[in-house]
Amino acid sequence: MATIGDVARVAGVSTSTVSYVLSGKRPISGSTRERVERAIRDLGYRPHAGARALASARTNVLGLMAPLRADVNVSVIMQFVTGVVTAARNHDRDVLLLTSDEVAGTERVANGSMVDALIMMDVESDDARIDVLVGLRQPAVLIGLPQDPQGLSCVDLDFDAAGRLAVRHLTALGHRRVALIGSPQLVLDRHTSYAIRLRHGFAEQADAAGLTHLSVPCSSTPAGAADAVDAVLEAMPDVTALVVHNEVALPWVLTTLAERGRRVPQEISVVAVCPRDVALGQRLPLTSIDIPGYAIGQVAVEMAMARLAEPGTDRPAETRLLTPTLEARESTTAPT
Amino acid sequence: MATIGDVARVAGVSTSTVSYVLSGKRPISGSTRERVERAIRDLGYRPHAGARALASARTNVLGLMAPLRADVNVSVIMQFVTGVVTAARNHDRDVLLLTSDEVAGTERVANGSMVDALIMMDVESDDARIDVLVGLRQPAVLIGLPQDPQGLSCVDLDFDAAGRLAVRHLTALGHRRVALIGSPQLVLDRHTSYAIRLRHGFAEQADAAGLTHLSVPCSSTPAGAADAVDAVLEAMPDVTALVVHNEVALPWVLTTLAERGRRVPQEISVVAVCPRDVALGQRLPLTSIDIPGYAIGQVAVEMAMARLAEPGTDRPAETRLLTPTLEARESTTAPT
DNA sequence: ATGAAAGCGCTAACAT
DNA sequence: ATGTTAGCGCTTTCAT
Repeated sequence: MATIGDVARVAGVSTSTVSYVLSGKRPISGSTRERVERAIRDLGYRPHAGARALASARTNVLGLMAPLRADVNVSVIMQFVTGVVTAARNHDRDVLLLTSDEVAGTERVANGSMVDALIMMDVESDDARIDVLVGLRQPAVLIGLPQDPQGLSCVDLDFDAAGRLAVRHLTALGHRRVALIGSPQLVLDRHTSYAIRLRHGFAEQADAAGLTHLSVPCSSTPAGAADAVDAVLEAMPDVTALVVHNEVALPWVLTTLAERGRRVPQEISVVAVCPRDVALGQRLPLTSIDIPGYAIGQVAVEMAMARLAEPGTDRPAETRLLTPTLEARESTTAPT
Repeated sequence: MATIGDVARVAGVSTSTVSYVLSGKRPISGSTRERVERAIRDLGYRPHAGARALASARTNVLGLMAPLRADVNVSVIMQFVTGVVTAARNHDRDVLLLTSDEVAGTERVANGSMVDALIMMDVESDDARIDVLVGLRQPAVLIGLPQDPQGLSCVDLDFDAAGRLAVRHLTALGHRRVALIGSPQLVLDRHTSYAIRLRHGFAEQADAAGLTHLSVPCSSTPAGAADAVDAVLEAMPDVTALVVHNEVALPWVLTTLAERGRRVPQEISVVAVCPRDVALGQRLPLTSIDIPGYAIGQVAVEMAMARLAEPGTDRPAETRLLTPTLEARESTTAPT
């Protein structure tokens, strides 16, 4: 592999000139720049990432801690990851993938100077991993909303607002008895914050509007979905609308409703909280509140880059909650 | 951050001794080793990855090119990735994630010496990216089976054998008229090799057994699944068994069958080719041939590590095809 | 069994 | 506008 020295020799300049041509950190005359760029092309020169990291204390790599258990929201996770990787590339960064349970990995990667910043997905309300991140010299961004961000930046969909938005949509249509089919109990037990926040917003708005309401967890299996539906129908036989916040169980919730003779939307309305393509991928295009995983991933990267750009600054961390939007489709209508 | 020099000073030894304690590349006396290890712990020392890469020409990072489009086999992809990351960690490697469409990324990462080896998922029969990989000094492993591996190592499930296995299972049960509901036309058009290989094995074995058979592509939407089922039922009204190789469409294939009044397995048997958990996650536990994504990811890493271990060696590349296994569950039975 | 020292390839002062 | 050079932190040969 050619080195910067080779390039310099071929171009007839010093190594620092080559370096500055590459970084643009000082003015270079047109002719020099041209010769250098030619030499680079001719030699197929690529700067050695390690050498660069050593000399500049920058790796151009972002660490991403993603939950790689295949059990939950696989498609959502994928969207987050895609958003992060794409945005990272737009900032000339690569992405190092860490499994999220591996707390030690964070320290290894950060203290070993492998990454410039860290992004952590799937944050729980009271997440032990946050303590680790706080102690690092690299900035970190959380996807999700812990109880105490400890000075870290956070980004997420405003699930609380999403819960309220779903109820408002149903209220506007005239519904008075609504139920939420939510995340698996396991996820709730983990204090995964989005699940709790959505449920909270749902209940709050339903109370405020004077609705009769109810929420049940729902495990991500056909049987779990059936159980959840049945639990709702038993506790609230005259329910007219459902909010479903569980993209895996969603299809089975719908088939169960069909089997129980409740047609959507004639006998029961359904609002899904899930990625848009999941809502559109069902038999009936569902009214839904999008979980914009791709966008959230992008924002996470921007926030990380912002912190990197202003190193000394003690600009306080910020929490960015993306405003949910509801798209009315064919699964909601006025109750009869 | 503490450096190796700090450790050496605190331990009262030279830097090289510290280095050798860390690498184990030469014998160290018990007492020295102890003092060094203490110093490392006390200082919270971590070797600087860049410095290490520069001095040793090793990064301890594996590059993984994964298709991050959210459209196909999301859960399968996730399993591959998980397998790769887990195995990589077992070999003390981290994983750098590349999006698969970014051919330039491969060269950037490889020539910039960011990775020791590359693993490429979702290989197509005639994949342009292979040419790039062949030109690199780092070893590369393909997940999938191109027409011409050009000397690269490959690993995949033996989809051809899987197609044959499915047919043999059905033949043994007494079925004589079978159909394959396969991958989306789009995937077939991309010459994605697994889709073609499975279809080939299916047809070959069906011919060999003298069965009446048929195969249709199937787009991964509810409507697509319905169309595929209807196409089969029209062309072969008396079909008694289906092989489904499309994990996304699978649930909709089943609901469509139900709607058309064909009960599984009484009126029609179904063999699914998909990850085990997908087969088990349906209403009825399906007879299935597992796509062992996790295992394949692991093997890919092992192969990469093997190449790294013996650098000079010109051991010819190998192709490892994992033998498919069929697990009989409740969706197949003898035809009536 | 241990140490001294020469790089690895690059960046960023410091010069001019 | 360009060149010189001192590190960055580690590995590894060469000595002892």
